[in-house]
Amino acid sequence: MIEGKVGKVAQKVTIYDVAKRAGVSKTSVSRYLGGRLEELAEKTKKKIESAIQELDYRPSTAARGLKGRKSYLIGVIIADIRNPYSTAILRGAEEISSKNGYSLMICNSDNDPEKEKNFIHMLQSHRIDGLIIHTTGGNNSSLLEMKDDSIPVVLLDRNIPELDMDFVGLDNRTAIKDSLEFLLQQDYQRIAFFSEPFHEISTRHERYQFFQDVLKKNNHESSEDIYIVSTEDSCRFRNKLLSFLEDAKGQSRAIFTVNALLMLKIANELNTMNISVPDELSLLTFDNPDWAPVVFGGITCIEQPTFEIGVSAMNMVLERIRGERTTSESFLYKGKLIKRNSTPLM
Amino acid sequence: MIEGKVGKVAQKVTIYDVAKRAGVSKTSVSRYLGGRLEELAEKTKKKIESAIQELDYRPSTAARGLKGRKSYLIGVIIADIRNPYSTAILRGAEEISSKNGYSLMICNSDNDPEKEKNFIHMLQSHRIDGLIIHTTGGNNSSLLEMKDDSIPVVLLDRNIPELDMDFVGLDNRTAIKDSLEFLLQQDYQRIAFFSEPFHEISTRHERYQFFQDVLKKNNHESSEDIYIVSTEDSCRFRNKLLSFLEDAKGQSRAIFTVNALLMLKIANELNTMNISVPDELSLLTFDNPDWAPVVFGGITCIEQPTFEIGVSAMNMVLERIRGERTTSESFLYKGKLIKRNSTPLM
DNA sequence: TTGTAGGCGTTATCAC
DNA sequence: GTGATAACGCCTACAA
Repeated sequence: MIEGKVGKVAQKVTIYDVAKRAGVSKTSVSRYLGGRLEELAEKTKKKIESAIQELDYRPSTAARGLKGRKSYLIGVIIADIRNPYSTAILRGAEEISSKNGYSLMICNSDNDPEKEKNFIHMLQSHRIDGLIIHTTGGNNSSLLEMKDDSIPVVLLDRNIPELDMDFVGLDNRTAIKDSLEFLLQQDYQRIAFFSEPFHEISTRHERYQFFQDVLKKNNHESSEDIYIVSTEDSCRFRNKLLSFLEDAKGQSRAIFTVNALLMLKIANELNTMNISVPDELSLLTFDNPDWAPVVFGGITCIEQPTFEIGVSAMNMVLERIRGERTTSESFLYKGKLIKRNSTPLM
Repeated sequence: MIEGKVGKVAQKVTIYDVAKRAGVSKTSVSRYLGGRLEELAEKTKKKIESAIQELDYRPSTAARGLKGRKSYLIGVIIADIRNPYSTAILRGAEEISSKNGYSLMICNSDNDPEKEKNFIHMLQSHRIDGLIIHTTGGNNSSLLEMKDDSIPVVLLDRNIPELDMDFVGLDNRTAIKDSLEFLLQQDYQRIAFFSEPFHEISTRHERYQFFQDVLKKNNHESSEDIYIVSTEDSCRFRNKLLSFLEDAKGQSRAIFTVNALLMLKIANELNTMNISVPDELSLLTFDNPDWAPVVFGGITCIEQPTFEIGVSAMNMVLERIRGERTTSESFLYKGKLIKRNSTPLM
């Protein structure tokens, strides 16, 4: 701790304080901060350097951004922070953003369009330089507004084609095809599709559609085994699950879920119902959370390259910010089927 | 979309634009924004209101903060965003902050003091109004610096008494006592304590200490069954686990872990080793992640009121910001032992 | 190589 | 009730 910074409430240090202490003008300090060292005499540089050290000075990002009309902030709105998918994305995105001098404003919409809208507005007030959003699909106009303000928006996992925005997600068609065909090869008589209500969530619509397509193509009888369940109401949820199990009693059967959170809920129920996996029932889910290898001796998963998706999304935002690209782009990653105990080979 | 806002790059709307459109001065608009409606004529209010609507105006938080020396930003640094503990905390904290007009800057240190330090600096540059930190314990001087700048800091889960800062966490003493005594009642001959390396992480030190205390008090033989393992090196990790299992072969045995992530790693290994829980080994862990009821038919847990802890931490920050409190305060929540299949009653 | 002046979007102060 | 005007902390001309 240095003199002038002793005791309480040393009024926050500004560029002016640094200039004064170094015996130079604010401009010179600003040049130093901006890394324009060529324009500075060696001696001046040194003086500024030590003044900054001594005062523990940190330039105000907000003030800096005010003039330059940049916030160095990138918003990330995710649908459910409890989903391991989300946290993996965040880690990927953070890695890239911090390397490029940007900080994240992470928001969790809890899949609620209203919350999502509030976050968008909040982020606009903070003048974010870009946005990555795992959207509920219920705020298209707000997103378009950002686009009109020429703030780069990248849609994550859930696409909205009519918005014509950058998109990073999974190749659901191939993922469904590979995994479902794998199940079909095992000759399950009944394969149930479980999803939470679709709402405006494109991923769920897509996965359902592709699921049906593959079934039809293979003339499989399960096209009625579709269960759209809300996990909020655990009673109804249990009943729907039971209804499938009853209906397919005595047949070889499998459950396919659109995400891992849902699978975990189902696992929970199966556990209390004392249904043994895979003896009585097989399981396959999207995502590969860290508990997947353990539950029921391992649950078969469609793994997504989540970290890379986060990296990719952030890179797309940065490209746009730098003006390196002006037309929207879509990037689909391939999923990877990881076979485990919950779907034994026949 | 309204005239004057059509097309591309409608230069970002400012308070000046609103004033012009409403035919009043910036000052009046500012009064409106600040909610000082008494000072405004009904008619003026109306004009401003519609101008704001029509222009889709959102005041710049940064500019506002510049003048008011407030950022309306609260930093949250967590140690590992993949830990369900963290996400629960975040949800609690967010609920309170947004209700009070603050936004979060969430950072994930990955338990790396270096990253943590960078985040602290970054947050200082953004002039956060307060900080909640699940600290690695390796940045005391940076935290003190914030304190000197009179920025409220609340320590989460991991305390550092010499910093004399606000703290919210778990009553580890009672939690360990209750859970370990429960195990002792079941007459396990060997109870192993598994933790990741302590480093400067107070929680781990504490839990270890209390664990030993209870063992000693009960004259139990397990005081040597301490395993400090890094999950990075899965080979050594496996060996340490094996070493305990070998060592305690034929005896009734249990494993106690300091957090759920570690327990999951262990569960993974047990799975591949084909060790049956609870027949051959019992398990008990801190935290109660959503997979806990499912793995091995249910793992016994010490549940923490995570959401409430997040709420509490944020409330403490806000109190400080409002100047309602000036002396540091500690708040210890009680854990709750949830008994499941992994620790059957004898 | 350095410094002065003005402006970024907002609020606070002080007149009218 | 209302409106100039001067900050806030920084950066960018432009000048010296």
